[in-house]
Amino acid sequence: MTENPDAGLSQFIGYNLKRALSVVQADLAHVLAAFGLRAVSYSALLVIVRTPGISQSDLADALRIEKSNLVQLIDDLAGRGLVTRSPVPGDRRRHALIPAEAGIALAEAATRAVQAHEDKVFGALSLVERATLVHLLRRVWAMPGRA
Amino acid sequence: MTENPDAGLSQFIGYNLKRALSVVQADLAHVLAAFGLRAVSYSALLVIVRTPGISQSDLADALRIEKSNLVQLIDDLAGRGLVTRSPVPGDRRRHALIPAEAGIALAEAATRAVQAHEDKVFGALSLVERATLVHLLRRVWAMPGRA
DNA sequence: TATTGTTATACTCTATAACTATA
DNA sequence: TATAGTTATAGAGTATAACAATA
Repeated sequence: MTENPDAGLSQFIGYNLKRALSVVQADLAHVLAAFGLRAVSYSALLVIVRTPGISQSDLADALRIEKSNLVQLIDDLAGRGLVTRSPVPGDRRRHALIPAEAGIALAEAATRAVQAHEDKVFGALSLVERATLVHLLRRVWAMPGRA
Repeated sequence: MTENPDAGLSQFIGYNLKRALSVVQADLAHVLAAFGLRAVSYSALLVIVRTPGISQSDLADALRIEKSNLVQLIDDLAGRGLVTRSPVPGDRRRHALIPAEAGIALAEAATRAVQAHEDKVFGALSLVERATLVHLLRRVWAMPGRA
């Protein structure tokens, strides 16, 4: 009997991808919870901080989520004073998402924690190996023939 | 304005992991649907074929899912004549999961399709690069300090 | 007609608790 | 007391459809 009886599942690249992501996501969730954030709300906050004035629709596209699922998320960030919905001159349908000072500060602190998290979970890999990993992964998701 | 406005999210290894897995899972789901299988039921069937007589508890451990969530899955495989639950002499609590001929045949056909799927979705990478990717990923999930 | 934000809803996946029969 | 299989249920996370206001 082997120590890890996966019956050959680990021969598949996708299996290894899934197991690695599972480890990473579990640790990331733990790290971000200390900031009152989930992975998706951290991503949303970071995009808003780095793209001030973005609309909810454009943010949903950037995050590859449905715009309907952004509403409560933004409600939460706005309710905590991290971002504001402000009117867009010339288009009264849109709300420009503006980061508040507290949102910028939280995004910066959380980003430092996320970087420490990545240093930890990818600590078995050298910096060169991490760059190689990113390069290989990006070529998979950015492969020609995909939107 | 850049073409992919991710606001720097792609600097994170985890982001690239998630996007790559998302692409892989979407294609895998489509491929396996032709066999009436989901990713988890394919994995279960493959483990049963390669580990005849395994119990549901041990299978759940191997797949890293809850045993309660295996019941309906095995009901489905058994109902389709792919596997059978057979009594274990000496322990009447356990059911040995035995692959039927049809299950072995389906697992073999599905495995060929999954290999073709991996050749397709990882087609941007050479064989050496795919081996490198697997090696890097395995070191992440098998990193010392994790169960 | 199309789009933005919103609400409500449904669906999938997963986790937990409790039960039975056995050990 | 503990374990295997089972049932029921609850909670995430995500997807879809429809609506009002606006373009």
